[in-house]
Amino acid sequence: MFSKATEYALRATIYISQKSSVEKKLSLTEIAEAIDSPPSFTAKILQLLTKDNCVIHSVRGPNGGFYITEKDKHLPLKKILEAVNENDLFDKCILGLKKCSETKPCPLHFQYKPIKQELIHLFQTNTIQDLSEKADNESLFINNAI
Amino acid sequence: MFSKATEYALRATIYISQKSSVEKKLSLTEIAEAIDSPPSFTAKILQLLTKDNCVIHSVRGPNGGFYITEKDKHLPLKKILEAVNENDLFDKCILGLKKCSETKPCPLHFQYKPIKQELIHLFQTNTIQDLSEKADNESLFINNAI
DNA sequence: TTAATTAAGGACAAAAATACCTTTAATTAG
DNA sequence: CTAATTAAAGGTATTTTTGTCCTTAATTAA
Ligand code: FES
Ligand code: FES
Repeated sequence: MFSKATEYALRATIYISQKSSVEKKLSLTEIAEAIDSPPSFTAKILQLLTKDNCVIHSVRGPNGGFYITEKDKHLPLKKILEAVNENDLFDKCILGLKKCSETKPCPLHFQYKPIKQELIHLFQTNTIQDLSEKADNESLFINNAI
Repeated sequence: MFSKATEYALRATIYISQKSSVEKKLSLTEIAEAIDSPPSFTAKILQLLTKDNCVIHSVRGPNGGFYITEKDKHLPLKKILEAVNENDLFDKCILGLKKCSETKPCPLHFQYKPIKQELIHLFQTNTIQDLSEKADNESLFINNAI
């Protein structure tokens, strides 16, 4: 479904939302450990998420790290997909035609359309906070721990 | 969503189902042109689909080519995904955890689950024939023609 | 100011996916 | 049988994705 980059971006943002604040920033090392991802690659992805402060923030130096503001916790998950350039999933044809369109539909178009709509809905209505709260309250996981 | 290989496999099989019969086999060249795919790469994918005659059949030599039997047209699309080893989409965690499970669910698991079920349903209930008939009767496309 | 810490940024490496090409085997027509 | 045709099979090349490493910049504390 998603690329590794996107999966790490989603898991990392959820973790940052759970554990960080302006006063308590999280280091790359802590984040990568918490979400079971390769640290160096994760660094690149976090850079995308901090670009233009679009989703998360970062500070260098001692006690620096990554954090998210209360305001940004209300961003929809879709924002994360945009940040890592995987937003186009929702425009794509399931059979790989260059354009998914109503006027030149593929044989699966009309059956896939409602499913695609639900996927879009899922990523547009759920905020970062929704997921991190859920993960806090219920017994949910963002790593492969035993 | 799917890899290029899977997209080509689906489009190729639909085309073969539309145009071929035991008497009228289709050459690699014709198929690749019809579905807008790179011929050499398509050859590899068709090999996977002919392996053990799992979805389509092939004959070498003059007037040889690829075809599908009436019986095999009743196979579900899922069979094509299995042939190209992309069947695991339906077991995967949307956040990339190693196991998608009810006992160790990710924060999106319970919302993604019904969508995943609909996807599975789509590929299990639709047969190859269903799609090729639809493409015949309605105005549906399996290439990028203008 | 200096040393320590932490992310940013760029170059590089490995792996996987995609695509191509050449040779071989099967089949058919003449 | 021979030549032509077509897929099978294998190797190779290219591109994209994934992952690493090293240097630089920013920040902090002493
Ligand atoms: S044209 Fe294929 S999904 Fe819309
Ligand atoms: S555990 Fe993530 S989708 Fe099931």
